[in-house]
Amino acid sequence: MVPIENAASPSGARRLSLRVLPRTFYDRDTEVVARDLLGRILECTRGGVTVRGIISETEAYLGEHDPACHAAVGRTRRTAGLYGPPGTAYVYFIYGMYWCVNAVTRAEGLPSAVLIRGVRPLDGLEDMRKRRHGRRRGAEVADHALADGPGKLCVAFGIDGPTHHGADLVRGATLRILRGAPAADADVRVTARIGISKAKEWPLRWVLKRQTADGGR
DNA sequence: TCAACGATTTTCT
DNA sequence: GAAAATCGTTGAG
Repeated sequence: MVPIENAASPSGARRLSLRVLPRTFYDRDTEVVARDLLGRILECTRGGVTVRGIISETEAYLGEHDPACHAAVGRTRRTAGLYGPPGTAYVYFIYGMYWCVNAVTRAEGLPSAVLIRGVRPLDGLEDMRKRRHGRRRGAEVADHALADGPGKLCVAFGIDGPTHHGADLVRGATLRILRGAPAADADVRVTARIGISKAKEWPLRWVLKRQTADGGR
């Protein structure tokens, strides 16, 4: 596919590939996939509208031995998706009002995934604003904050369980992850995961450092 | 059947 | 910084 200019970094002549990431990308250790997902492009097409964003924050959930992973309770109706093939979407409902989207990793039968916690809006900003605005009473949402949280990004991208749970990120038509431009090590920060009560200290969160005019740190 | 809680976000004090 | 909004999943009774 033809590369496009990165609209989110006008200064850099960085090119982003729109080729879809292959299944083998996801069939690796979850930490590796979580790190490698930074800089890639999340794309969602719904109702003839396509929105895209650069993945800027991820977390790894390792499997049944990870106390913070949903699969810690074993295989249930809810967690069955985590045991699915690599490169599928695991979408769950949280706090009675938000959806969160994960990319399932490792071989089928191994319940692990990467939570996509944030993206930098790239295409379809107007549609993201529309979707997000419908949920708020107050002021306008700044562009950089349109999808900088797991719940927010699902609202902005129109992602929900009934539509996207189990979706194929590789061969599907609605939710995909494109190659983009992988992040350099100097642009990546590793921290503990957010908002969990178990295994709090495990360093399994990867964040893209804030972008400045000179593309710097 | 029931109560507690959660991989969150927003608003109010 | 605290609390509300809001409901499916889980585990105990």
